[in-house]
Amino acid sequence: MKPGDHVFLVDGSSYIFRAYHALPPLTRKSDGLPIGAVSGFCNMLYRLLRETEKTEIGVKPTHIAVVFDASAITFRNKLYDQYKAHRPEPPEDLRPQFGLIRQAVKAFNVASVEQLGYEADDIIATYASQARAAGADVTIVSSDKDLMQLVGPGVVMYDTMKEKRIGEPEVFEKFGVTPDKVADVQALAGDSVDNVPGVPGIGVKTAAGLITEYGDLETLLARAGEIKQPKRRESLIEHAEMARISKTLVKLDCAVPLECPIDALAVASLDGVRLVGFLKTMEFTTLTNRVAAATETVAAEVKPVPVTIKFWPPGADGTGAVFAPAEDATGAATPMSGSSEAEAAPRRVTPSKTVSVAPGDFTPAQLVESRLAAAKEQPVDNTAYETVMSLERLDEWIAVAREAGHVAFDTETTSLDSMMAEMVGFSLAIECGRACYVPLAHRAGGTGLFDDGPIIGQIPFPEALERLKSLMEDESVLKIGQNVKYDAAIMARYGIAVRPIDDTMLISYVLDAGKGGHGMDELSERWLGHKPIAYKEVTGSGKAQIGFDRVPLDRATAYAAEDADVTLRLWRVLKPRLVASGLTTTYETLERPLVPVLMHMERRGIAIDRQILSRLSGDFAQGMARLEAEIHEKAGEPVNIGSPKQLGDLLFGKLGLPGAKKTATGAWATGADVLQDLADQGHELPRLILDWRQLSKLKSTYTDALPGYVHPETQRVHTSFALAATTTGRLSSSEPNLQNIPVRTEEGRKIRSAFVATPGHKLVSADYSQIELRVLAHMAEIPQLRQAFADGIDIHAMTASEMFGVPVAGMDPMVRRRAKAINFGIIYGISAFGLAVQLGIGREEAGAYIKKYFERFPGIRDYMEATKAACRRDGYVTTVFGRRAHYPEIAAKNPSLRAFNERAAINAPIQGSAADVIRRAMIRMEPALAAAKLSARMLLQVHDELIFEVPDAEIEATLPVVREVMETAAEPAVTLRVPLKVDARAAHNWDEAH
DNA sequence: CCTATATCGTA
DNA sequence: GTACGATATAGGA
Repeated sequence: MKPGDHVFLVDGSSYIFRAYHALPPLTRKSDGLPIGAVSGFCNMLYRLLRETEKTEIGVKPTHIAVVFDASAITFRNKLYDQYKAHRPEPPEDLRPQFGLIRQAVKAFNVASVEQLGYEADDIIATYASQARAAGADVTIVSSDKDLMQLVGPGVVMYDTMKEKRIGEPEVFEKFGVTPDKVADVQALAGDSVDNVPGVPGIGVKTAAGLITEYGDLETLLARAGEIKQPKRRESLIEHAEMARISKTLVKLDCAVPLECPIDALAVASLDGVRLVGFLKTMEFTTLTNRVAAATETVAAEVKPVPVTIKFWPPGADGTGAVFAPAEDATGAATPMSGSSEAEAAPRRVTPSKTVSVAPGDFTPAQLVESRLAAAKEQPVDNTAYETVMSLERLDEWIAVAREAGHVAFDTETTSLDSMMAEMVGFSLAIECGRACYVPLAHRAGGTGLFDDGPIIGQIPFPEALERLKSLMEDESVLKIGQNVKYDAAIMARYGIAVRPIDDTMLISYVLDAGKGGHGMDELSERWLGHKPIAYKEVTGSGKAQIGFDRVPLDRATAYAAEDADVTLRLWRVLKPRLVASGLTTTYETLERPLVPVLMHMERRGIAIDRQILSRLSGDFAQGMARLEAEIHEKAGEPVNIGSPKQLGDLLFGKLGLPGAKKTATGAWATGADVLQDLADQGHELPRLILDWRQLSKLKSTYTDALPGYVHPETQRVHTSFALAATTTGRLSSSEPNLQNIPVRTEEGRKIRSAFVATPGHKLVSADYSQIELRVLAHMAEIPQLRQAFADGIDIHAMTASEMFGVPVAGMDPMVRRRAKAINFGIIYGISAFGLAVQLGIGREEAGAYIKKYFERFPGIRDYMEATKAACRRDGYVTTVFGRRAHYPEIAAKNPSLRAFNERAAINAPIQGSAADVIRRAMIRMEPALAAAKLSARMLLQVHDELIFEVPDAEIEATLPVVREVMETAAEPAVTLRVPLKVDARAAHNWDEAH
């Protein structure tokens, strides 16, 4: 580096985002791979190398580097944890382009620089400073205002898109101060994009005035008392410390310990074959020809080079998409930073043998086939994994993950409960068979209470956590997990926000709901033909079970790394199936975004009043004891009322009561329906037993059990929502199940009243009115139903009026009740038998009702027949949003099994579409509340109801927002032919809010 | 100690 | 008639 040299420093990361938004979307012709940003970048870089002398800059570079952000966390996050906290995830079609642009830089034979823990801006600042010290000139290729503080003698910026030079006058125009004071102005004004706080009430204009008047930030803060405007004076005094922190955030670091020396940035000649090969792969025809001409390369003789594509473009339906190979030998052999090959080579984890395929060779379906074949071909070997015991090795694994652009991971903990579990270690997998386990908190020895302390040689927890965080929060690396909600919840407790993500469990769920479970072991056996080590095999079970922190490292590595390896393999098989099946949009709009939403809900939990529950337990116990005594007296012998077997023997054996039925296994049936019949005939014992059962149920399942779920630290109850448990798309709730809290009886509602808002808050319950019937009215296009919903008429009364020809006004409640039962029956895939049981009438009468109903609403019968036919044809049925539910036994020989599948197939699109609607509402709720500056927190979902905790002062403002989001949740994907109606109420407890 | 069954709470 | 999960009992290992 010497005077007269000219260093070009390209701000790669900001260019990517700017190009993406500024340029029209562009996809590769042969397969739809998004390449708009790559194209813009290549054209720019070529012009920089070849044509800058024709621009305002007037010179060609002697040295050039493209600088990227390597990680989401830097010293600035330690200083201020909110720094860049509100960055949205990059758009789906931009993500694969990060990696491609890095590969483009190398194809241009230009240094690509990025360093862990440093922002691109700081690296640029350091190079600029070194270049100036050596007497060279600097052009920073960026329009980012954060870099403008570097402008000065010998340093200019260049905006390639506007082809505009940014020198001191331009900086002054923007900030009202000279470049050396820009950081002071930014410190005062703050920055919403980077989430730099600044001083409230002070914008760029005011800040520039103040800095001009007082000279610099410190002087201003010292003399803030002299400011005349009272508001401004107080704000400055109060927020002086925030201003100082902001200054540190915006001030660029010129002393980054550079891994790639500045002299290594010297411009090298273009390798025509290499560059043309890359450009041909990208199918940039014009640029390919220009480069070929300039480098005297015969383009026709150059083969396209394989490139690494981090993950697939979504493709709305996937039908037309074709893919380049997901990986190849060059991807792993290409250095990622400007550091030398010699230094980079030994750090690399050796790639396994991979096949190189030219782009365009695969259709999605063929890709699925080849992936399936490959999955069976390369067996899982769980003895070949690495146990990572040094920070150096961990860094190497992370570097390889960054290069690959995706990594499968798994977290090992002390508990299955994500609110309690401590992280014990984590595993990573980068390609099939190439996985490691990083133990962090394993303890030696110990079958008893005492152990021999931590195993020595493990990486210290804080250091490992820092590295893990940088990888997990790296926007350009896709994190692949199995049931990511669990791992993300654990990591959230360690201050790590995992994103972007893919979840193999959810991919499987979208593809194969109804075809079996979606647990990892099951998927592995199904798709890979491999049975992974069972958790119990390494930890034992029952009394002898040990925590994962006591599992010896070799066993732990085999188990944990295998999980990551299997997850990666599953992803490679399942992810292309999404595109091939046209389900990418379903996955990306209804499943994946719900992961953080549910994680937040689970972590918030809900408060319960333990005093209420404890009092109820006492009341119920008393009632049970009283009933028990009476039952034993009437029975004439002691009987375990909780034992259906003993009850059956007593009632139908010893006492010989009439109406005995048998269960599927031949035992006496003693269900509530049977006992109710007997009670209605005047028998006392069944009545007493029913009462006892109710109390027993409420006590054991709710009042006794719920306090045991109160978390010791949060003092709240944290349920777990399962995303992939149902065939229809509904969520489920467990440990504890908060979706079946009693509401129908007065006694039961007392339990609901124990769910309370925290002081100063209320619970808000917002529920969809008749959502399933509305969905049915939409799908089957029933004119009377649509009209009734449009007019806000009582839907069951309308049904009764249509069927029985009676006016709605003054209707007999029994008539309405019958119509209501029929409406529910329709949703459940009605049968004469079921309706008869429900209404306590004969099969013939029930059949006549159904016939009558279909006469009045022929569209419903058409819908049902069409749904069954579609299910027989496709094996699945579809919701209005495209979710599928499979019923493989729809054509079973066994008539009752077949009928059951038909009813389920009729119900699934109705229940599932409603489930999709509320999922969409939940996904939009957090941003909608944030946009309205409301602090309401979503706590629970109960299928058609959402429960929030809202500060007292915000109730009025929150209700309309919640209602609006829920009522418009179907839009714009689907325009329902009926309106959705939401009722919302606030109260101190759940009973009163509902 | 583990699993199947019956029962019953919710939408 | 659909979709779930929790509990207690009972029986086999």
